Formats: sequence, C-alpha cells, structure tokens
Amino acid sequence: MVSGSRTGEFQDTMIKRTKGVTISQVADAAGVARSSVSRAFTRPDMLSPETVERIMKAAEALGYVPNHTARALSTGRHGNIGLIVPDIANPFFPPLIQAAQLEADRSDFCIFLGNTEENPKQEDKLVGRFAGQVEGLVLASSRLTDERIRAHAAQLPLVLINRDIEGIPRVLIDSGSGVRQAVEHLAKLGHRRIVYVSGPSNSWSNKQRRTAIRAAASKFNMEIEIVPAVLASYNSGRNAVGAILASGATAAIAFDDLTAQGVLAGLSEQHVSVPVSFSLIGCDDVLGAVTYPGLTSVSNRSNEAGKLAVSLLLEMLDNRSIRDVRYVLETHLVIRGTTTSALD
Amino acid sequence: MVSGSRTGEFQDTMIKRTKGVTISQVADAAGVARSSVSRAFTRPDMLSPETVERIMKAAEALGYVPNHTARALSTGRHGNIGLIVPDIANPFFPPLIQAAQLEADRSDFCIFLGNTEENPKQEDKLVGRFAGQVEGLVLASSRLTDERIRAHAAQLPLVLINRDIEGIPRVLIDSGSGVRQAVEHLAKLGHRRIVYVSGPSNSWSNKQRRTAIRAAASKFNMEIEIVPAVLASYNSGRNAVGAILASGATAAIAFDDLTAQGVLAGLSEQHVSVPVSFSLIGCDDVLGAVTYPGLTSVSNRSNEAGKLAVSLLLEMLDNRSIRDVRYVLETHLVIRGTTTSALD
DNA sequence: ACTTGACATGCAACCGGTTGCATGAAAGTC
DNA sequence: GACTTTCATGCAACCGGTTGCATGTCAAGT
Repeated sequence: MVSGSRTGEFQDTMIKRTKGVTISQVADAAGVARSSVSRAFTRPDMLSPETVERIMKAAEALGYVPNHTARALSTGRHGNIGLIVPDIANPFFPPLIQAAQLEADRSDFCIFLGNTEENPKQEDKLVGRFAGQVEGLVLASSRLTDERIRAHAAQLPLVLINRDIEGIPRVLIDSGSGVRQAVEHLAKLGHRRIVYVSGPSNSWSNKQRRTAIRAAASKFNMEIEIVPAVLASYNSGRNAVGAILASGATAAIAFDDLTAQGVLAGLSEQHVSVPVSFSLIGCDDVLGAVTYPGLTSVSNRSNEAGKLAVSLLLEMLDNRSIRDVRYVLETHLVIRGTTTSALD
Repeated sequence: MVSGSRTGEFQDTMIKRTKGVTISQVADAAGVARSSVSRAFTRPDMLSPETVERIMKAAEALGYVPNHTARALSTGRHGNIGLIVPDIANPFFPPLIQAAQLEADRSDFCIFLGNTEENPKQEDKLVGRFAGQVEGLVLASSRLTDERIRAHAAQLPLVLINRDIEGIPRVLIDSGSGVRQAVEHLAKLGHRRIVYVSGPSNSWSNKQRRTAIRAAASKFNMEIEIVPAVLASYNSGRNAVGAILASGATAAIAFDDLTAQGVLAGLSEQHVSVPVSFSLIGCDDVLGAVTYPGLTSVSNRSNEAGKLAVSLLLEMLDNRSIRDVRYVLETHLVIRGTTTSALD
C-alpha cells in the first residue's frame, strides 16, 4: 500500500524542547512579584508605565511567553473553539471551515477541527473529546439526534449550522428557496415527472430539500418520486441511476452536486445524454462551472454560514449568555447547462 | 452583504455551564485521597482492585471527567497537535487534512487547524499561537523561509509535508516522477514546444515541478517556457492564457489542476479547443474525471502524506526524539482527455 | 517471634499562571 | 500638619490535576 521510498540518516536525537521561561523567572529578573508580571501582560493599566516597561524588557530578554495552559486553568478560558463537520472532503465544507477559521482568528481564537465521517458515534466521541478544552462548539450538518444535541448544549455553548433546534442558536442555509426555483424552472421547461435523489436520512438539509421539492412539485402539478442515495457521494449518485431511469422521469434534482455528478456519470454510461434527453440539477454549487456541461445547481452560502456561526459563538462567549437565535441564509438557482426543455 | 433574515425570540439566558466535578469531590465521596483518584484514572495497577472500583463508582455517580487543562499543565502533555495549511479551500488539502485528523484520532489526539492564506506572516503568527498548546506541529506546503522553519523546529517537534529541509522530518510527494512522465507523454505525442504555468514562487512543489520539467524537456529536446501564475488558482490560470498562446507552444503543464482548469477556461474563451489544437496537463489530480474533457493530470497522494506526517509526529512524541527522516511518495501520470498528438 | 520486603495509600509539593485583599506610600483636602 | 483618598505593588490562595517520597500494613522468610 505505502509504496514510498524512505531515505536519510537515522541519527536519533533527543528533543531539545526549550522548556519555557516561567513568570517567576521574569519576576526575578525584573525585581517584582509574579503577580505584577501577570498584570503587565493582562491589565497593564493597573501598573505604573515604568514598571510595565521594565517587566516587558525583562520578558523580552528572556523570551518569555505566557503559558497558555496555565492561563486557561486559572481563568477557565482557553481561547479555543471546536468545529465538527461530517466530511471534510465534501467540497461543501472547506469554504465553511476556512471562513470559520478566519473569523476565529480575528478574535485570537484557535479552532479544533473534527471529522465525523457521517457517523453519529464518532461525532459524539469528538464532542466529548473537545468538550474539555474548548469554550464552545460549532456543529455543522450534525448527524446526531435532537436529544444528544440538546444534552451537549447543556454542557457547553453550541451553535448549529443546518440544523434547526429551538433554543439552540443556529445558522440555516435555506436551500428550500433555491430548490423551489429549481422545480419551477423544470416546470417551465415542460417536465411533468421528476425524481429527487435524496441524501443522508439524518441530514436536516436533506429533509428540507425533500419537503420543498414535494411542495413545489404539487404546486406545479408535477409528479415526484424519491430515490434514496445512501450517502452524499459520487458513487451513490451513480448507483441511483437505475432507479431514476426506471421511474420514467425526464428530470432529476439531486441532494448535492457530488451526487448529481455521480448521476451524470451513470447516465452517460447508459448513453442517456444530458441535457438533451434528461435534465439534471444539483445542490450547493460546489463545482462551479467545472463540469461540462456546467451543472445547473442551487447556490450555497457555506462560507457565510461558517463565519456567522463562529461570530455568533464568540458573541455568546463574550456575553456569557445564549440567545435563541435563528439566522436564515437564502439561496437561489444557478442555471447552467444541464437543464433544458422536456422532449415530449 | 449579509442578506439573511433573522428571526426567533431574543430571550437571553445565562449560560448554565455545568461547572465541572473536581477530583477532590470524587475523593471525598470515595473516602480516599485525591492522589488515589488520580491514580485510579491513570495507573489503576498501582491501586487495589477494590479501591479502584469504589473510586470509579463514585466518579461515575458524580459525573466526573478529568480536567484536560489541569492534566496538561502538570504533565506537560496536552494531546493536541497542530496542522497548518496554506489554503483549506484548495482541493489538494481536504483529503490531507482528513487523513491527518483520522490518524490523530486513532491515538486520541485532537487537531488544531490553521489556514495561512498563503501568507508567511499569517503562518508565523499561527505557529506562535499554536506553539503553547500543541505537542507538535505539521506544516503542509509551508511558505516560510528555511530559517523560520528551523527556528520553529527548535521550539517544538515539527514534521513537514512537501518541504525538504535536512534535519527536519519530512514527507515529500515527489511530483517530479509524475511530471517527468507527463513531459515524456507530450514528447511522444510530438509536441516540441511546451510551457509550464508555474505556481507560488515560495512553494517547494513548484520548484520541484519546474526543475523536473526543465530536465525532462531537455532530455527530449523540447523547448520549454515558464509562464508565472502568481497564485495556485483558477483565475491566475485564466490570466496566463495570453502569455501561453503568445509563446507559440502546443501544450502546457500547469502547476496544479486548479490552474489548469483556469487555463482550460481561458483557452476556450479564445476559441482554442482542447485537446484538438492544444494539449493540457494538470497536477495533483484533484478533479478526478469531473471536467469534460477529463483533465490529464499527475496523481497526488495527499491523504497518505497527511496520515504519514501525523503518525511520524506521534512517533516522535512517544520516543521524545526526532529522526532525520525523509519519506518520499512517488506519483504517476494519469492520462485522460486533454492531451493528444500535436497538430503540426 | 523478629526482620524484611512488597504493596497500597496518603501527604505535600509542584505545574504556571490569576486575582481578591492587604499594605504602604504618595497625593489631595481642610 | 493631620486625615483621607488614590494608586501601585506584594502576599497568598486558588485553578485541578500529577507524582516523589514517606508511612503503615500485612505476609513471607528464617
């Protein structure tokens, strides 16, 4: 499996690890009490300017850096937050993670990242592992039950992304709005029978999309069939193609772009050309115009969601209070090349 | 900018934050000394089985969870490692991050994730921020100078990915091997003049690829021109198209797939069809067969690199020693649809 | 029966900071 | 000049664990 070569000398050397300068050393060097050094760093206004300068000079000379862990222990604030996502490799998340990290960084917070592999057990485990060392947590597209989430929320400040639980601050990307536009778009193109290739059953977004599609389809008098794709992935999309074609539909909306892409691949294997004989719409718009033809999709606002969730969390930590907040980010349809008029 | 709506009641509630059960409370409940409770959790073999059981029962009843921070302070081990990457949103990294996280998790380690936005200053800042609370660090595709990296390595255990500095453990993805195959492939197709669309100038991978291409081109008697693309991105690839066409080349190899994709888009805007009148090869193979035509590319092994780097780091932490290790992961050319015979 | 050793447990110092309170000196008030 | 106020600083307790060493107990060895 691992076929890499391995070269280099194997001279083991003991780690030299500079065993940090402590506050006491600085205090001695500056001829003050430890508490003064502490204050010089945390509330310099309490000390005379000259003392602060003397301490800072000594600290600098010694290369003193306050020990984060010790500080966290006595203050109870570690300046870290956790971010847990189901699948880092799913292109929906990297922009979210990036924006979250950036926002945290602006407040000098560090981010723990956890990947649950879509597995609630793993998610629970990670929450527990993080709980002790973060001030708060952002759960993106959590696969946990409402009960578990509530239980965790009782332990530490929590913000949810794409999960709607009353009483817990949450940021929701309303793909419903975009999905409704998608159905309307298909209706106008003359499609009468469509399928929804669904995603993970414990995904809130999936429920939301399915509901929106059902409602919109009935509004436009279209028939709708649900074809399950176990995971949000290329392969499950591809595997769903049989069922899709069997349904007799002329168009499909997939849970996300990855699934849609799998469907696209599966269709072309069956020599069904898109969009000529079948129309396809994705969700989350993570592929941009990369595919050919460019995939018609529903916009995502995952980066905004990530940023918003973190700033919400930091605000909560500042106020030491939680608010029952519910932010909704609306989406819209992005029309590209995979949709066109129905044949018949 | 933020156009989301906002609803919900704003009943601020104070955070109830269960203020943890301490070791002393458990000790009292079990009628033992704090040290015994500590040992029950860390070295149960030192205690009589009955005592351990009694303590555990008391702990369970109270819902005691050892305080991570306190433990870290007294032992000096926090069970965290940091991972710093230049750009989370670059599809090269998510698999790397995911694999790293998974590997860390196997040893009950948590991962701090940092994003430098390709900015050395930001990278330095993050290393500093992390330094106090991690046992070791993985730097992926670092944009720092050798000096800075060496300086950091003196402070804490460090493993590099795609950066070759003697004395510091490193995992290298040898895109050279794949790139050589790419050049050979183009040579066999009859291309005599090619361009390399380069990436970030402080990127080790970029240097490596450029060097490999130069060497291989001269071996096959091909002319080679370097066209710079400031960042590794879609847009810089697109912007490079003018220079590419001006060079009179019939084929190009791009620093990475994103850049290649930008080039692809730019070419099609200029009505240059690929592969009919121009051949194009990417690097890192992050797009799979997504584009149409599928992009010929050089395989990446980023997930293996992430996993390897973390396991190397954990091993170092266990042994408390560093080894001058240099792992090399070889790559190969993946031929798809963007390359064909030269016209002339 | 007396020594010796093994073993289980407690004591107290320590990790490196923060913070409420006490102290003493300088400045302000009448 | 005596009295209060203000302000800078130090003392010592505390955050919640870990760990070297001392102590006491009990069984084995002779």
